[in-house]
Amino acid sequence: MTGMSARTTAAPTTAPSGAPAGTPKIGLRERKKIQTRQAIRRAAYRLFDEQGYDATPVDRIAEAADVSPSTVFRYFPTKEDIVLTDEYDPLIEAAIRARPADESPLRAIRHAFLESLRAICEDPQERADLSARARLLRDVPAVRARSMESMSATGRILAGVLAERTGRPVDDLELRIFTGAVLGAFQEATMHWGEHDQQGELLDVVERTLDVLERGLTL
Amino acid sequence: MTGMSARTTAAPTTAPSGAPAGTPKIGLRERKKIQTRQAIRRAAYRLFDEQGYDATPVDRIAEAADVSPSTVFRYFPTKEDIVLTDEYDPLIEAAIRARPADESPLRAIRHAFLESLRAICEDPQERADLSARARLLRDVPAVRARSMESMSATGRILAGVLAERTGRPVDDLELRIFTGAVLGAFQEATMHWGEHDQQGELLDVVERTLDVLERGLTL
DNA sequence: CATCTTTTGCGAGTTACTGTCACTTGATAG
DNA sequence: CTATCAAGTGACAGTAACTCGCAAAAGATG
Repeated sequence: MTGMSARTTAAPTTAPSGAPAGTPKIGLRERKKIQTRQAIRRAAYRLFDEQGYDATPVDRIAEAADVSPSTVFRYFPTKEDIVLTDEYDPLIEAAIRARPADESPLRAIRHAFLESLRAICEDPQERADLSARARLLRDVPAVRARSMESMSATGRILAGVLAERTGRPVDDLELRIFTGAVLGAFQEATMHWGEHDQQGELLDVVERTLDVLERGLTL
Repeated sequence: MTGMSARTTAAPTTAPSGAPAGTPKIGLRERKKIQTRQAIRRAAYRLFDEQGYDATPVDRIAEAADVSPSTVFRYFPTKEDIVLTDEYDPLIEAAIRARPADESPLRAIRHAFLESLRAICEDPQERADLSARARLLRDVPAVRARSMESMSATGRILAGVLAERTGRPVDDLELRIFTGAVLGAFQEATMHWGEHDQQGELLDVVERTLDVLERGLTL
């Protein structure tokens, strides 16, 4: 959500030299970069889990990932970003675009979010990360704070897609109010989920969130 | 919104010894505290305006306010809090409580917010602060980030009041989705206002925000 | 192999905090 | 008015998250 890229979880540690046809020629350099990024993130998640976020200096993460501290900062501009980096935004954007044009914005968002989330949850690794992230989001104020930037980035993307859909200008006040409401609702909902030990499926939470929104915010 | 207190702008620099009846006996100590707090905040706002937020170390603020750096941190736990501290939450809470019980949550919120905002804007000093804050919120990511904590504090208060009103438990998922949506909408709306040089009355922005919410988030 | 570019590590510096302790200053009882 | 107590303040030392510049290492390319 912060506009970084990360991939993988795919290749089983080492790619054989004779790359199969599908790979569009990816150099060793980029592969190493991805590997390093992943190593840092893994090390961080593990250490955060073991000894807590605040008690884990970046230096120690670097050590565990076997890179220098400066390298960590080269990959992640802030410590919080190690936690928050994901690449869901383009997924969601694509999913909304794929919805029929005559669908209402809220319905399109509902289906798009559900589909994206389902896709993400298929990968058990990704699912575990999601869970860990929710825990950190619950426990660490700094992470929570920084997550706001992520959210507003998502908001801009959402506004962009909806602008096309509705013919409104991207910076329309009403449009931004709309996206703000939707994302604010999600934020609180996932927070609630995290605070209650993640009981129940996140998918259900998404559904209930959109129920409230579509029902017109009547309590 | 962060749960701190601040007051004044009132007394014309020096309170005469024979305090008039109205004052409920306030010691010199507390008066000084308020004064110091105000001095720090004033100095900070001025310096931020002159040379920018990031370019103004806390030490310089302390210097300008004629206190030690440690004192600054005693009054404001973080640099961002110098900007974000306000005492609007209790105002809003009281305003909502004052609304008739049969009014819908959204209508109650509308009137409460409008009344509170009107009250705040009466004081020109307060109005200027609001404006400066909006500018910093627009320009400084760190401030924006920290404002999320404020918002979730406001959210908890809002949830508390609405729980009473609707008979729902305070931690009800639907209730939290509701408050999330409302505050998210406001956040984006005021952001929009700030990004567009604060043109138009903030009151109108509040109205339009609630229009969108009450209309049921149809775009 | 030689060269160019990207990535990495190192070291020094800045700044936002945190904690401790001694000192000052407003409140208060006699 | 003075002695005493509590609260607020400042100086100091320490930690950790960054930032910057530079030189060495490693992948890409002809």
